[in-house]
Formats: sequence, C-alpha cells, structure tokens
Amino acid sequence: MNLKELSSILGLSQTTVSRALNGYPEVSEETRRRVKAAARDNNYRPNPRAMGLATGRTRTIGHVIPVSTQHEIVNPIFADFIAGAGEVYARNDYDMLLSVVADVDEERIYRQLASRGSVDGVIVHGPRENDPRVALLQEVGLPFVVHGRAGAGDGAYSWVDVNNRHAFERATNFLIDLGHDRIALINGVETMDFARRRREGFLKAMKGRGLHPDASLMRSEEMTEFYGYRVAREMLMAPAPPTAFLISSMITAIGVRRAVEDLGMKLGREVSVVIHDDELSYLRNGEDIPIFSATRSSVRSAGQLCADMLLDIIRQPGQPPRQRLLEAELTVGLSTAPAPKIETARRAERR
Amino acid sequence: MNLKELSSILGLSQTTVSRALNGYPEVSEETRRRVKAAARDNNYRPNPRAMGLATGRTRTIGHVIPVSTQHEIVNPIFADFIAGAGEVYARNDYDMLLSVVADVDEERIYRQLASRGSVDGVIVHGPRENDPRVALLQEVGLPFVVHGRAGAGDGAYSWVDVNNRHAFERATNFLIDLGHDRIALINGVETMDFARRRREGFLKAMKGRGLHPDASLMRSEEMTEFYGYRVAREMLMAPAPPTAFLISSMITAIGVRRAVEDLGMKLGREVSVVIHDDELSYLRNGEDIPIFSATRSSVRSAGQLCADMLLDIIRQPGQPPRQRLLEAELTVGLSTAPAPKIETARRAERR
DNA sequence: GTGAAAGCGCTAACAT
DNA sequence: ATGTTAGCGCTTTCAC
Repeated sequence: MNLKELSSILGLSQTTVSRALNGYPEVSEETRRRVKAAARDNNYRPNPRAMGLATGRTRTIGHVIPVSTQHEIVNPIFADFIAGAGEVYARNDYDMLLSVVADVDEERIYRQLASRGSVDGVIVHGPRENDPRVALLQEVGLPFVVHGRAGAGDGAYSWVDVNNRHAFERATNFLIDLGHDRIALINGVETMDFARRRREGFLKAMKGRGLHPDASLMRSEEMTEFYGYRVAREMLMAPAPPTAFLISSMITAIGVRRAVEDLGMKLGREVSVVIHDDELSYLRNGEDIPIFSATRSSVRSAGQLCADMLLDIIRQPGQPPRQRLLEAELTVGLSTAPAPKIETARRAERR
Repeated sequence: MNLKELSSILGLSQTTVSRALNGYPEVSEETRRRVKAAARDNNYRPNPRAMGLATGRTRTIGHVIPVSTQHEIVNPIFADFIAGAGEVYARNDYDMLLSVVADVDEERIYRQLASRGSVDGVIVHGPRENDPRVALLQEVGLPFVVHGRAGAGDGAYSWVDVNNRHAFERATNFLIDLGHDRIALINGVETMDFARRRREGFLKAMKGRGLHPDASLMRSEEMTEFYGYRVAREMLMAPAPPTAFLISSMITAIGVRRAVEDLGMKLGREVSVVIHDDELSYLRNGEDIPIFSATRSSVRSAGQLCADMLLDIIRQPGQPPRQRLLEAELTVGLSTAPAPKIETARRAERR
C-alpha cells in the first residue's frame, strides 16, 4: 500500500493525504480524520527511502563502533549502551545504523555517512583526548553527541558521560576505609578519556587520605581478561603485593580473580575486586543485594540519554539541546553551538 | 556530487555513467575507464536511498535484538556476534540496521521491516523451539539466516550455530575425568534452543559414564549474575553440595564465583567453573594460556558466517546458499528452499 | 482546503 | 555502445 493507492481509495490527491498524515495545518479536520482512519485500516506505511529522498532526512542514527586493529575485543559495555539508545529510537520511530569498523577506517566511515546522507546524526563512542572526530563531524555538518568526553572546550559539543572520576574516587575511599593502603589500579588505556578520569579519581582519593600511590601498582592497557590475569599475578608475586584491586572492566576483573585463585589466595576479605560503583555497592551492602548491574544500567541510561539528546538536536536545528534531569551516575555537557541545519528541511508545524 | 552532475561533466548521459559504474557489459572499455576516473576524482558517491527506491534493494541487513520485557539483560554475547557480522557487511559495503525491541513487539518489527522494505534480509537471534519467526519471515518473503536452530525441519531454512551439545558433553566428560560426580548444571532458559542442547550434552555425558544427574543440581533460568549467585549458594549450602559447576553464561558464572567466595570455599580445585569450551581449555592448559576468548571468538565467527551466508542468499535469489568450510566450533544448516526473489531485481552481469 | 505537477537521485525498459 | 524516457514513493511549490 503506497500513497498513490491510498489516495485513490480515498478519492483525494496524494498531496492532501500526505499533508493530512504529516500534520500540516491546512487540512480540514474532517479530511484528516478520514485519511488517518483509512491509513490505519489499510495498514499504510510510508516508504522511508522515498521519504528520505524527498526530504533529505532519514530518521536513522548512526553508531560507529571502532574495533581496534590490534586487539579483537569488543567492549561488552556497548551492548548495554546500544540497548538503551535502541529503546529511544524505537519509541521515536528512528532506525539505528551500526557500523563496526577498524579504528583506522573511522574517518572514512564518518565522511561516508555524511556524504551519502545515510544518517541524520551519529553517536561518537570511546572518545580520546582531543578527539579528531569532533572537528571532523563539525566540518561535515553531521549532528552528533559524544558518549564520554573528548576534551575540547566546554560547550563545543554535546556529550553524556558516566561520572568516572567520582565513581573511582568513591571506590578508592571505600577501600581505604576498609583499611587498605596498597591499592592497585588496573586501568584501561589512558588515552581514553574515561580511563584518564578514573585515574584522576583514584589519585585524588589516595592523596586526599595522605597515601602515596605506588607507580608499580598502576597499569594502563587494553582491557582484556589476560591483561588482568597477567598484571595481577605479577603484582601479587612481587615483594610488596597490593591488598586490593581497583579495576576498570568486568572482563579484566575476571582475569584478576583467576590470578588470585591461582596463587591460592582468598578473594573477598584479602583482596577486593572493585569495578566502580556496582561492585562497591556489593561490598557495602553485603551478600543479599547484588547491585552488580548498577553500572550496566548506568550505561544503558547513558545510551538512552545520548539518543534522546541527539534526537532533540536533530529536531530543533539551530537551537541548543534542552537541559534535562539525570538518572544514575551521569553527567552531561550541552553544546552551545546551534546544530547544523539540513537544507531541505522544512519542518511542518506539528499540530 | 550526484549522477546528473557527474554525467554532465563527462558529457555523457546518466544512463551510460550509471552503467559504466555498475559494471554493465554494454559500455566501452574506454568510456568505463573515463567514467570511473571522473567518479573517483569528483568523489562521487551514489545516494543509497535513491538507489534503493529505484531497485527495491537496500544493501542493508536487519538485526533484531529482542530484549526480554521481564529482565533487562542484554546478552553481551551479541556484541561479539554483531562485530563479526559487521565486519562482513563493511567488507561488502552493506549496512547493518539494528532494532532493539521488546520481545512482545518482535513480530510487528519483522513485518514492518518487510513491508517498509528497510532491509534486504535479517538475522534471527535467540531462536526458541518451533520459533514462529521462521514461518513469519517465510510468509513475508524476507530472506533470513538463523543464529542458532529453531527446531523446524531440516533444510527448511538456513542457520549457523555453535556446537552447543558437543561442547557441554566435552566439558562434562572433562569434569568427570577430574573425578567429579556431583556436577551442577546452571543453564539458561531451556525453551531457548541452545540451552536445550547444552542440557542434552550434559545429560549424554553423565549417562554415558553411568552417573545419575541429580535434578536438584540442574537449573534453568534467565542468565543473570544474581541467578548464578542465588542458585550456587543454595546448592552449596544443601546437604549434598555439588563439587563442580557447568555454567551457561559468563555473567552467571561471576555470580557463582561470588557465592563460592562468600561461603569461604576455595575456587579452582574444589569447585570448577566451566563455561563451555573456553574455560575448559583454560583448565586443560594450565595457567599460561588464557583461552577464555575462544568462545567469544566462536561467536564472532558465527556472526561472520551468518552474515556471509545471508549475503549469499540475497545475491543469488532462487539458489540455495553455497556450502562452506567451518572455523571454530560451528555447525550450519543450509536451506534447500530457494530464496525469495525481489521483483524489481535484475542483477547485472558483473564484469 | 485541495490538487497538479515538479523533483529528490537513481535504474531499467526501450529506442537508436 | 549510447541516449531517451519513464518510473520508484514521497514532499513541496504553486495555482486554484
């Protein structure tokens, strides 16, 4: 069922039917009612490609997932983020286009998305310091929201982030409260913004409590399981082993646990594995309340929020995104720059 | 830069330029060369929506990720699968459309994808027994490949699966070899095909070795961390606790480990956590070779294979997909039914 | 308030 | 081997 058929059934022109369906004000109430009813009854679905061709808009958001060329990890955290964002898209009748791409190809992909007009906007994942993608996207005029912070000036772009520094500061303080003073930080690659912030939180807490962080207990690598296993083993076998671990990834934590077991040490009291907030709550609340999913749900919220903000930006070209309430442990930054406009766009006054 | 502009630069008709670019045979060698050069120099990118409108094909594959309405888990395994599939799409210049959808809405989404023509085909995730989606997709004529088996007749559709039964049989046998006879099976929901197969593998090994599986040591639920924690704790505190666990999910295994720690028991020798093949190799090979990623990479291979098969099916309407070599622990089934044809399709003879 | 017609960028019959 | 023309299904301008 296409517009032509539908309009001939109704004895109206395609124009009128289109206008009625799209909420243009110049259609009579009566006609609009009839048209909407007929559309529903005939199970009419506008062809998104035809719409896209005509409007320049696609109702599609791109997510570019960079896969490192050196390691084959795909951060499982993406799954939660994507799920959150996907929910929002579904609710708003947007599609999600996922590009899994070798990190070296990222620029090409972004340019391609922009020049092909495959998407109305993109979410940027895993920002690095002074991430070139920000400038790139601004250059090609593709609206975007960054998941994490890319470390350019405030207000230069919009972002949503988990409050990494604060979470790690809290976790560190908590371990110190438990009596630990040799705390190992097993972190992700610190060119990644989130890893840098986690480190800062850790150091802030240590110094705030008069403790000297031991450089040999601070590592920064791609967060694989084996990385956790290897460095934990190394540290635990050294003359002055850590009494607690602060770990940046669930996967890496598994490796650490293995190392601890391997050495015949006891997990729990002797060595606490803390993966930011979630595990922290685990320790705090005892055995009955598993809050491990807390972080996963934060990430999911982050996905929702990112998507929501991006849709906002896209739908209100020329206006900064609106402020909003935050759930979970999230922080946001709103771009003060107006969003790029799509030339062809001429928003109808929604009724 | 669009076709019109490009052709006017070249002083040729749009038709000729289109034909040259798309490899139609009736273009002169010389012209083709010129056209291709000009396209490259002018950085010409065909508009995929316009192409889609004209051909009915979209060069887009849909992945529908069902999210349970009752639990908010998103299987992290999806991330690896998606990464594998995404790679193949990128290589073949296809797009991936991801729909995260409440399981109750799944049928609607599939129908929508079909009727809107948003995608050329779909990958079906998480099949259940006699999954209605198979019939649905056949009804609406959308080409598909199932990740896992949906338990209809052989040859009715194409699928790719990890060899679940075999993996669990091996793991169970291995535990028995180690001297265990009270082995707990902490499985996923057994209406899911993969969970049923894993159970079968477990039972086969147990019976094959003359052991009686204890019903109180076999559980089947949505694979969350807390589920692992809860049932492991229960089992370990019962009069006759298990001496080993066979667990269907990495996440659930984390819960089990916690339970073990909580009870002050020692992991490793006393209780072995086995998550199909990967952990099995871990145990077998000792501490230096972490093969934990084995399963993750199987899943990734499965993603690649699914995508590859689907593209095959789409590109050769009317022909069964070709046989292929398998890597990793995968099994495939090939549909004997011809793939549905897209009416508008008229494949050019690729030169 | 409604309709006719042009056009979005491309492909594919049908000429030549 | 190349061009002409008619769509694909929708939006939007312009006229009534």
